[in-house]
Amino acid sequence: MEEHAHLMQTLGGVTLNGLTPISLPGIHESMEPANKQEIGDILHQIMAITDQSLDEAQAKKHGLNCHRMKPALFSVLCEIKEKTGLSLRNSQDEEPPDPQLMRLDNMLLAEGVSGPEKGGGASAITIATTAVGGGAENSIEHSDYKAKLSQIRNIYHSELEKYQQACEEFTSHVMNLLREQSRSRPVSPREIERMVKIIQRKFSSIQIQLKQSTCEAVMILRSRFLDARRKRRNFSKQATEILNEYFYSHLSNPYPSEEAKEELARKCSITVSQAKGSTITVSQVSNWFGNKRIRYKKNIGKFQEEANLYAAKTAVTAAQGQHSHDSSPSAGFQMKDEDFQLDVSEDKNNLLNNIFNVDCVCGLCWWNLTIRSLFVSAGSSGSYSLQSSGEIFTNVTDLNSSFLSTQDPGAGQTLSLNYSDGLRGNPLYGPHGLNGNGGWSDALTPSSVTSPIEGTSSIHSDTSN
DNA sequence: ATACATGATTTTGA
DNA sequence: TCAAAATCATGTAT
Repeated sequence: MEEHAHLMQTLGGVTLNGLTPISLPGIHESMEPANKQEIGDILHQIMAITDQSLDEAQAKKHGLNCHRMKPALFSVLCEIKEKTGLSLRNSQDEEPPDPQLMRLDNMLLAEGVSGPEKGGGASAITIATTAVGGGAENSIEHSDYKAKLSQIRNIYHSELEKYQQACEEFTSHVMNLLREQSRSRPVSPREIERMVKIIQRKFSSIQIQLKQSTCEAVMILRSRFLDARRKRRNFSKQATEILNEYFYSHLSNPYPSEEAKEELARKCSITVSQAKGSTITVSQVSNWFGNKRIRYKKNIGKFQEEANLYAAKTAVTAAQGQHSHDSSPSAGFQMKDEDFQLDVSEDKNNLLNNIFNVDCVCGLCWWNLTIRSLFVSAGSSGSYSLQSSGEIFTNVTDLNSSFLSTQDPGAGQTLSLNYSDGLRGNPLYGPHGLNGNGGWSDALTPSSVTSPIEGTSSIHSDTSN
């Protein structure tokens, strides 16, 4: 109590009126040495509080808090603090939002990780679907992707919640602490506010890290699931066999129609290992044929063995189904340059056989035909091309208009020539329909192949004799 | 580790 | 717009 009284006395001795602003540099100069000494005493006593017992300290604290000059003193001290700039070192008030954070936010929003929960990240799925060029064919991958993305989303949200909770807790703790301390030391509300900002800035770096990791995870997921090159898997042996069978049995015109592609895709996906959840799509069939054509053409020699193998296969199958002629339309093809549409019909066999001087075509005659075709290929033009037979087709039209139908009435010159079943499945136009210019044989290169796939296989085709 | 095979994508040309 | 050609990137066999 004595000390308290003394303190009060000395405080009074400083002659603070609480209203007079005190300029910091001048404060000491304008004071007499005695006053300086008193302030020194006060500060010393304040510092000594911690050395005293708790009860004593509390009592003194209470005394100080209740002092009528205390608010004035604290306001002055706060002002001094402000002016010293010590508390300003970390305050860049009204700073713009972190561009990095904004970028991450946008990205997460776009990926459907952040943003509204609705539909479990439906926006991301939409993006994923469109990114892939979407289709039901990728649904398996998509559902997997969806699951993984929602996993990331969940983790992100739970971490974000934890982060926010921790941030809030810590902020309120610090605020309480500072408020509490503001009773015993000069802490202005503004300073508290500033401190909160500092805390939030510190926490935001954690938030950036969290968002960054999430973005990385999404990117990895994306690249794993949506980058087709990454997910490349070789087709199953059976699928390759089916495709090869078709290829070599249509060597003269290895351009399956859309229907044929669908059929092949369907066939292949049956045999392809379904454990992997992989199905072969029409576009994959197209890719396969594109690759096959180019690679075959580039190195026929290399593929000769394979070609023989499939030719033999074809022959065997053909021999088996020799008498079961399929009446369904078969692989005709449209010819790019002349726009000739060739369809298959047994009836036209003889006609075409006459045209091409081919009277016996069967699977077992493959070698014979290969030699023959080579012979034909070695002709004057060095390439086998139906282009040079333009008048033949004209003649054909004249000869038998009954089975030559105009495929495209609008085009006028488009003819539909029913093409011998017997010509399919053999490399008459090969090796193989390839012309000397490196084209598959221009005449046989379709702009679009309109023929439907033949029944069970094209293999019966060699049974025309 | 390497070369080769192969499915997918991109570029090019008609 | 389509197919060829070139290229990429991964799978596989050695």
